[in-house]
Formats: sequence, C-alpha cells, structure tokens
Amino acid sequence: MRRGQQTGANSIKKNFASIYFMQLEQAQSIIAEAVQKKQLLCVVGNCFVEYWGRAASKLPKGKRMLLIKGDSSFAIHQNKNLRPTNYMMNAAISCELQGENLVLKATKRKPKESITVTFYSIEFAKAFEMEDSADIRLFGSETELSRELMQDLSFIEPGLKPAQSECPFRKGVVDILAEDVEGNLVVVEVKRRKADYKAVTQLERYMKQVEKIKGKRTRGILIAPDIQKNARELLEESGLEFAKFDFEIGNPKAKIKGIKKKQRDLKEFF
Amino acid sequence: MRRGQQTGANSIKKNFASIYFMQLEQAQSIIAEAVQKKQLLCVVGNCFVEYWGRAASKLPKGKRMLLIKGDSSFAIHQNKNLRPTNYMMNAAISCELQGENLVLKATKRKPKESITVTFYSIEFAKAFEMEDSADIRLFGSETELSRELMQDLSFIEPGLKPAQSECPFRKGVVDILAEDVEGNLVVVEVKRRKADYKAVTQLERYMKQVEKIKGKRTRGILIAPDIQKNARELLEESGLEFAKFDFEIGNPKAKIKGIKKKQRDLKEFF
DNA sequence: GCGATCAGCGGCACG
DNA sequence: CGTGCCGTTGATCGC
Repeated sequence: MRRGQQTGANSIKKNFASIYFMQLEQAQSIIAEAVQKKQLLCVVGNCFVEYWGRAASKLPKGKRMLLIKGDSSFAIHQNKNLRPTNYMMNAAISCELQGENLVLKATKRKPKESITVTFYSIEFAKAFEMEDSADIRLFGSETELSRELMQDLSFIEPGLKPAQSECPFRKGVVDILAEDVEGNLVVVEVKRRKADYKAVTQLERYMKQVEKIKGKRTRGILIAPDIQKNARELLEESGLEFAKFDFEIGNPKAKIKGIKKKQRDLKEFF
Repeated sequence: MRRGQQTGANSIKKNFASIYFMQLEQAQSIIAEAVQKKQLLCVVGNCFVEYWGRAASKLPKGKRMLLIKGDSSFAIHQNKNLRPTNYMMNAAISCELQGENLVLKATKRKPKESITVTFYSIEFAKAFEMEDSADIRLFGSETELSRELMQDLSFIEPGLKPAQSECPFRKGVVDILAEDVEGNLVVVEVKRRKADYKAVTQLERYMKQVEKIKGKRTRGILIAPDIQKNARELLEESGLEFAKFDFEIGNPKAKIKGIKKKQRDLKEFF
C-alpha cells in the first residue's frame, strides 16, 4: 500500500470519499482467492442479507462489513455490537455475479441453513494472510478456580477434605467431591460469578445423584462470589449451603482471597 | 482507492506483499479520528494482547485484526472462530505511541477491566463511515412461537384454553398459562430447540410457583421439537408432560406443523 | 442500575 | 456424531 494514498485522497476530496468503489468483478476475484487460500477476508459494501435455517431473518439494505476467516466462519458485522448480525460456522461459500449484484452464499447442512448476502456495491475488499500460530492463554476459569480450591478446602469449613475433582458422573461433572469431619460426602459446585437459580438446581441434582449412588448422607455446597436472592431462597429450601468466595485473578494462577461460610449447620436441615 | 492498485502490487511483488507497512504515526491518526467519528475501524498488524478483568489472558505476538465499532465495542480477531479472542463492550479507548510500538488500550469500569494491544507493526488501518439505519428482523424466536401457539392451544390437547387474557405473572417468566377441560391450571414452557434438563427444572419451578400462589392443582407441559433422553426421565419423575412441537420457519411468522402429545394422564401421577 | 432469560447462542471437552 | 456445560458469555427486556 502506498503511504498516505488513502488519507490523502480523503482529505482532498472529503465529500466524495464514499464514491470510490471497486468493480464487482475485481471484488469477486479477491474473494474467491482469499477463500481458497484461507486468508482473512474483509469486504465492505452496501448489501442486503437473508438468513434461513434454525430461524429466519432479513437485514434490509445498508452498509456492512463481511468477515470471512480461514476456518470458513462467515460473519456480517454492522457498526454496532460485538456479535455479528448474521453468521455461520463452517460455511460452504460461493460468490457469483448476478446481474448488477455480487451475491455471496454461505451454506451448511446439519443443521441446514444458508445466508445470502447481496452486494449492490463494494467499497472495499481485501484479504490478509494471517500468520499467527499463537493461542490465547486464559486464567481464572471455573476449572482453574476449582483446582485452586482443591488445594485447601478448609477455607470452606475446618476439616473438609477433598476426595476428587472434576469427577464425571452419569450426567454432568461434579466440580469437587469432598468429605467433612463427620464423614458426610460433600458435593461442591463452584461458580466464577454470581450464582443464579440454575446453579442451585444443578448442585441439587448432583447432590441427589451422589447421595443415591453412594448411599450415604450427602451435603451440597455452592461456592460463588455472590448469589442472587431467589437462588438463595431456593438453595435454603433445598437444604443446600452457600459459601462466599472472593478471589482475585492472578498470574499465573488465581489467588483466593478468602471465604466466608454462611453458618448453617447440617442439623438445622435434617 | 485506485482500481487494481492493491492486487496489481500483490501480483507483481507477491513475495513482498507483506512488507508494505504503514507508519505507526499514520495509523494512530487514522485510529483516533475513527474513534472520534464513531466509524467502523479495522486495523491489521502484528501485536500482543493482554486482558485483565473478569478473568485474565495473554495472547502472544501474532498477526490479528482489531475491529472497533461506532458503539465503542472493541474486538481482537484471529483468523478463526466467529467470536473475537479478546473483546470489550463500551470501551474507553486510547491510542498512543510508546517507543517503537503503538499501544491501544480499552478500559471500562463496572466491571473494571482493560485490554492492552501492543502493535509492533501495522499492515493496514482504515475507517469506514457506516451509514446503516436498518435493523435485522428475525423470525422464529421463542417468544414468537409462544405467541403463535397461544392462538390455538387445542393443538396441544383438546379443550386447553388460555387462562387469562393477561397472565398475572411477570411477562416472560411463564410462557403460557392455560386451563384444561378439568379446570386444572396448565403451565406451558416452549423451547425452540431440543429441550434439556434445564428446561425441565425451569418448568418445574414455574409450575410449583403457580401451584403455590393459586392453590390449585397445576400441570406443567414442556413443548419442544425434541427432548433429551435424561431430560425426559427427569420430566417424568417430576410428573411433568412433554409435547412434540414441529414447526417450520415461515415468513412473516412461524408456521406450526403439528403437535403430537405424549399420552400421559394426570391421574397416572397423582 | 440489577435481575432474569433467550440465543440461529459459540466453543470445548468427553464418551 | 451427540451431550453437557462454561462463557471475560452477549443481547434484550422488564423492573
């Protein structure tokens, strides 16, 4: 790219900047080549979008950005929202001239769906070769917090000992399975953010399963930074327990700041 | 843009295409102006990304595309996945030269978080004025299906009638509240896709709430195109019912193809 | 602002 | 493949 060429043109002919269009034939060849080479393709133009599949949608004429990635993900972006307006993963992509328009189609079976993007004009189209072998490293996931917690469950209550973590059951995975001082089994469910009623029903379900399989009294403790009011009610109705869990995201691993356990004895419930 | 300029350069100097870089100062001014004007900004370059907030992440050096939109959404895209690797909504954005690098920062409070993108080189940076007043129109959402169903509940079972014109419960909480021929209340939960155990616990919760408030026998019917095996078991254990719900996405509204109700009498349960 | 819930959820891991 | 479930879930609507 020639330095300053674009901005130069824009500053001289500000009011006409938007009339510099690309021939659709040229765009078509850029697109076809990019898709074939699995490059990152960026197309900006005036278009109309239709989707048919799991649902159906129409996006009236307007200017959008089409982003096609090397893994055949296909996304129409408007100038708002993180998420694309229309999208498809693992799309089979075609691109052809139809009269005065350039029509891109993304299709997929299983589930069967299709996106049709009809470009009336294209302002910009460019492919980028994206050498990038790196992968993101994320810290502070729920699994990581569970593992951290496993190190010392006495934060939750004295004498609580870890038995297993991430133990797969017939259905779902129990975050932590532990044993309290009285020899009861304790199912611990960890949530990285404010727990809602779904977390409670999830824990209840696991707890009952474990109780059934192991055939001995089992408690359920939900650990989260906070819990929603109605979730709290549901939890207490179900005889489950909640423990507040403050943490700070650290590097290389999360740091547990402290745990305040709500005082609620098993005997209260039974 | 001059027609053919880009592809021309690429075809002549294929092997050197990637060495055409932009001065960071120039990129900086493009970026600053785009952010100020709420244009759609697209930057491609070699960078390193750090995130700190609800979690923490590091993305090692590599070539990515940064997309900043008019609503201050900020997204780093790799050449894979629909979703950005790093992102932020409603970001406060800064952009400054730091030594040999151009550093973009996106920050936010509530929750407090920040993304730092350190560009070592920038291959491309361009802002697009995105005149686009149109909004997507989507058909086939759960709400729409509920409304469709409301028209004629006899599809589910003969004599089933909407209980009240206006449900006394908060909108959206109970999909449909109806009354069967025997005068029982019926809570109907509609799912647009294969129902899982969460749909069952949700229905159970609503059903019990309604039963408690109204003080009369209440049934719960889950309506979905399909249901998972263990969700089915849970549902039957809870004395709830399932009705298959085939539909076709149509325009302007979804068409219900038919409903096959599983024969399961209330008396069976009570 | 928080709460609740849907989403064409996407993405990942596991069986 | 389906199944389950987390996510920096995002996005929307109601309060």
